[in-house]
Amino acid sequence: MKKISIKDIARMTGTSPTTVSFVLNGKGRTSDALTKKILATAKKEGYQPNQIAVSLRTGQSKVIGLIVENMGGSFFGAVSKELENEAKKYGYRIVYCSSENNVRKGREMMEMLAHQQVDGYIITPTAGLEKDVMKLMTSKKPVVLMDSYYPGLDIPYVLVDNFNGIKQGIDHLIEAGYENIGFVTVDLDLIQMKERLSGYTETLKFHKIKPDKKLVLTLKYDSTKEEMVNEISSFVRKNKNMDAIFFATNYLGIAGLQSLSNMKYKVPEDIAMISFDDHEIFSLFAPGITTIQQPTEEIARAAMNLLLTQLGKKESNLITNKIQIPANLVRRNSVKKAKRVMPNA
Amino acid sequence: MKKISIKDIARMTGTSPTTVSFVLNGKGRTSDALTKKILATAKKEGYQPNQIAVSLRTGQSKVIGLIVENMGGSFFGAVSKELENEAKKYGYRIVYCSSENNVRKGREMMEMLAHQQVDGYIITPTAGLEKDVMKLMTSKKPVVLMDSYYPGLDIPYVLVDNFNGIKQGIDHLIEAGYENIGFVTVDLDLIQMKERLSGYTETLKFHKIKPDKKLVLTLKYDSTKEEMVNEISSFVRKNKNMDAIFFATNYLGIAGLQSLSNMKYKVPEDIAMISFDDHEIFSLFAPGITTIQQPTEEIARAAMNLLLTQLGKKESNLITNKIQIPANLVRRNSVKKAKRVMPNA
DNA sequence: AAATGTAGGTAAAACGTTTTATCTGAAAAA
DNA sequence: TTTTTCAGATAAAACGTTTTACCTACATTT
Repeated sequence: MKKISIKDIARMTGTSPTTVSFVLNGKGRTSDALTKKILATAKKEGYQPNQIAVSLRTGQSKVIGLIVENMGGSFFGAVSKELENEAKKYGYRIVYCSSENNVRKGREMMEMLAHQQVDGYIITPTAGLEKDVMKLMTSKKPVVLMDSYYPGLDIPYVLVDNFNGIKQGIDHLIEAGYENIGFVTVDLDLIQMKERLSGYTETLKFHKIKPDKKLVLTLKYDSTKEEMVNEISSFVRKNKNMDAIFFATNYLGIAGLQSLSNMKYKVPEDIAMISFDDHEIFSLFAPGITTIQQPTEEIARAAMNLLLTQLGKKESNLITNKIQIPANLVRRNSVKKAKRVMPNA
Repeated sequence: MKKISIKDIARMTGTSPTTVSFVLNGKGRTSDALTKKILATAKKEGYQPNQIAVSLRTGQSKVIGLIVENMGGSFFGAVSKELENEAKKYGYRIVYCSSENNVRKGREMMEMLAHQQVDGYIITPTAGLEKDVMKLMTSKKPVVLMDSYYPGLDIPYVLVDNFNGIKQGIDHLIEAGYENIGFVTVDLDLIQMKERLSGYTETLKFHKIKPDKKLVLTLKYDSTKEEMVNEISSFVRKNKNMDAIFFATNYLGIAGLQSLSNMKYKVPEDIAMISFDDHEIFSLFAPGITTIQQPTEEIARAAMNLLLTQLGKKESNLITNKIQIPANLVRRNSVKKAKRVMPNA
């Protein structure tokens, strides 16, 4: 049983394909009688336009390509549903790919998407893909970067305000009386990691605390979990004066949690902690870890809006196409209430 | 700068589109000289076939639709990469959708995929979608169910061997000397949940233990986490004799973990536990929770093979298209070593 | 009565491929 | 020499739409 086409409808209603197409798309002029008749039979026969034929003719695939670092990751999980919903409102579908934080794979995915004639791209940038993305820009393909960006390149992006997110956390720690705050980060060459680090050092300076290099630990991205846990342990042991520790990503925070738990450190009694980027695990067990949460739905919505604007589907009320969205401080119990040591005590 | 088409290549090489197509697809007869020339210019110009035009002409979209319960879920995360890899080997792409365990949404997604002319479907079944899936079957569309199936309907599927997975866990507990084993499950109307429950009762019977209804707790699927945690707590408190507890899914296990931790129960000293379906959290903290792990990559690979076979892309060496894959018992430390109370002690 | 306008409708081209059927010219067979 | 064969190449149709340009018949204006 073949699928029913516009020609079939035309034959059944004794009209031409043109008229059917006009009626179905609300173009041209057609008498009320014919309009009704065509609409009725189309409905009765369950006519669905062949999207492929439409795409070929119109040059629009109505597909958006999303390239993300890792489809298993929590960022993707949080972001995908919102993207899908927004896209659907405007008749777009999404094709997902993962770059595995790997230049070759990322490039391959971009080619694949181009090949499949997607109308626009949402990409979480990997270092090394700058040129490929710029090629899209110069060929006028709509692109939005998400979760990171390429500094110096004029490409629309939307991400969390990393600097001020970290600042909120550090402020919170300092307010609570902590003074020797450690920072654990990772050696990924991504702008957001740099901004997080500078959020840390600048906020300390703002509070007249001199950043101490020994209190910063930079782990290798491709370390195993065990290696990370061990490195964090010896970092903590080496810095006896450290009374709080800030993790720059959630997987670092999780490794840290495990490390502290191995060493039988109590949080927050022995050491306070905050992690950037919330995760189910942080809310799960006593005492509950305070985090800087990314507003993922908002990020997704903003990214899709930016893209739809470029696609001409949506009026923009935005002046800029470079968006930073504030992060949320989620207070749990890994930071102790101020028990400030009074100077005259 | 328009994309280059087969006509362009024809013009450049002084041949016809037919010849170019033949050369590029290895069909027809073409002299070596022309072949080389065409291949060379195609490469030089970076020719990529317009997949949409190909699809329209051949009737093959080279796209596989995947409908999963929830794109944020861990099952999806684990399975997606493997599916993608396998699909790519045969030139297929994947479009992902989530049904949100919701009949209306699931149906909508299936329509959307049909509309987009996908060549085949991989679906994690939701109750209520039986008819829609059967409609696909009768219209000869390739379909594979994953992670569950519809009992009584002749639709290919691949999932973990739930019954024997549970059996392994119960055996393990009994071997270690536990006798009053509780079971926490959820009221989802899915065959795999029934099989897990019967795995529990049958294995107990096999060991001459009479299943006790009071030791089975069935939670509502749409409960909040808090409600689950509370229900589990009172369940544990009500059954003082219970020395081990088996959770039928990972989110139940996580709730249980939190519940036990709230009540200051020590695992495995106060109570032993096992959860079906592994999760990062279970490996993370002392003591480490023993789980029944689903071999997700294998499941994904098997499902894709089944589908590719139906698509005629792959020779099958399989007799059946209904596959159950053994689960793995991952021993951690939530089950204490046998300290069997000797009858004569 | 002739010219003009207009509502309602359609033929045909186009999108970029694949594939069938056919055409050409030269070599081989008669 | 004429016929057959066959390798090598291509014209044209088809996939299912959208859209341009045009046609018809009737009403209105001059």
